[in-house]
Amino acid sequence: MIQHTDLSQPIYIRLKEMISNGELKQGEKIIQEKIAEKLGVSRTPLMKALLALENEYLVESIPRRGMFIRALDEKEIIDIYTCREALEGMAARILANKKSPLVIKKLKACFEPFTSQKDIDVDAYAKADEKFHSLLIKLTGNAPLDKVYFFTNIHDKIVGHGLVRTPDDTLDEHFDIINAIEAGKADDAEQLIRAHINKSKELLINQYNTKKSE
Amino acid sequence: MIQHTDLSQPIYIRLKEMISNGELKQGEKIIQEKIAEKLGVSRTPLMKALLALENEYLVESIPRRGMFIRALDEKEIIDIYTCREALEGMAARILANKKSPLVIKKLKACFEPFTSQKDIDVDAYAKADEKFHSLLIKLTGNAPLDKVYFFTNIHDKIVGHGLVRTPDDTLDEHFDIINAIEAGKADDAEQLIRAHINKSKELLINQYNTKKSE
DNA sequence: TTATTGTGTTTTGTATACAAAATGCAGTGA
DNA sequence: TCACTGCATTTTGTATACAAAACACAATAA
Repeated sequence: MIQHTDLSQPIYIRLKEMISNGELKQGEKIIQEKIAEKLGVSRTPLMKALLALENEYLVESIPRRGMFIRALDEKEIIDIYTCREALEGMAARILANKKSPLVIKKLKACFEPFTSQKDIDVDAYAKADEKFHSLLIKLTGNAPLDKVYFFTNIHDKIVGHGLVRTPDDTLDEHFDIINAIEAGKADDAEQLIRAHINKSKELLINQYNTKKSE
Repeated sequence: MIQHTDLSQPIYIRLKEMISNGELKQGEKIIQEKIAEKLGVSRTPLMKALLALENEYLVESIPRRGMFIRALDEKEIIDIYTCREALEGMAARILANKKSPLVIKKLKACFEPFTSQKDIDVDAYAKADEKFHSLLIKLTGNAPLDKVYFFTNIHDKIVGHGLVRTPDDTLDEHFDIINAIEAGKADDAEQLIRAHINKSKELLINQYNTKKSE
């Protein structure tokens, strides 16, 4: 039973699924042999997948004691937003200085389906939102930036609170950002996207505080 | 011959050495068995170390074809400076808002040995510089920021052009940054450190261009 | 009761074995 | 000459075996 390209990749994807849907719970110890058996593979490619997850901060390894599903607390989620603020701000600045019509076109394309709609499909908008933010990074052509951004992104995907704010709230902000980039206003573009992300962060902080004081 | 804690860690360190001192050349294919034999270990812990290096962008894996030492070109080095600009800028902002005397004390301590000196020991200064920049990140207490910064840092260490500019050129800039943080001027602190990193980046770009036109 | 030791079990870390893909190269045909 | 085919070799990806560390828990001593 060998099919050969790279077993660890589907395992990696499957493990992520298992983390996000709760099959593997936060803080849970991963008993390699059990998971390996469950997935019908050996420990070797499983280990490869686990190491990839460790490098994404989703799994924590304590030598000789085992690997554990990491528990992501609210502080960490908020800290990630701070990183995103810095990275996406820089990306917006780079793109504004680039003045590439193709870039503008691609960014606008994310949200054009929603401009004429009254009642916006929230799921579709969430996808567009994610696309927009990752596109912003990719279009800079700065590979290390993309690599680094990946880490901030992954947690959101796993934790899964895709949209912090409503489309009503954010659609105009998105276009303001794109317009600033199109106009080549680098400072404005950076400030706008940072404010945009910061607003969501503040909202999360509030949610966190009210939850605590309940 | 088993000593058990984690063999892959010393292997990982050794491999980094081999990359930075040229024992393993850029673009070279890593033949697992050969390296394993050379280091006196088996492929299993070697693979673990290689995967860690892959996640640090120092090694590239092409499935079924092998793992290769990545070649870092000048563009990538410059792009990393852009990332650092964003991340350290944000760190300076956070610290300025924190107003912690302990933070200021630690930052100042990096460069205090050099204030009274006439002829600065360049190696010692390079170490202090590195310490300062990574401390700046660590003191924010933002773990994801630290994680992400790690990637931007590593290449510099490997490529090894530790100091781009002379101590003469940068010592005052460092203190200006620290002073702005101490004064709680978040905008200033962010701007100053970004300008600081940007200057080095510009210098690198110039070096790159002159080299090309030779 | 609580601490502690000892023993059996589980689980990790490493080495090794083996199948399939990739590679290299000689031999053939154009 | 060059391109192609087929076979031997190398190298990867995966499974498995095994030693040592971690763990669980009962028996013992205080």
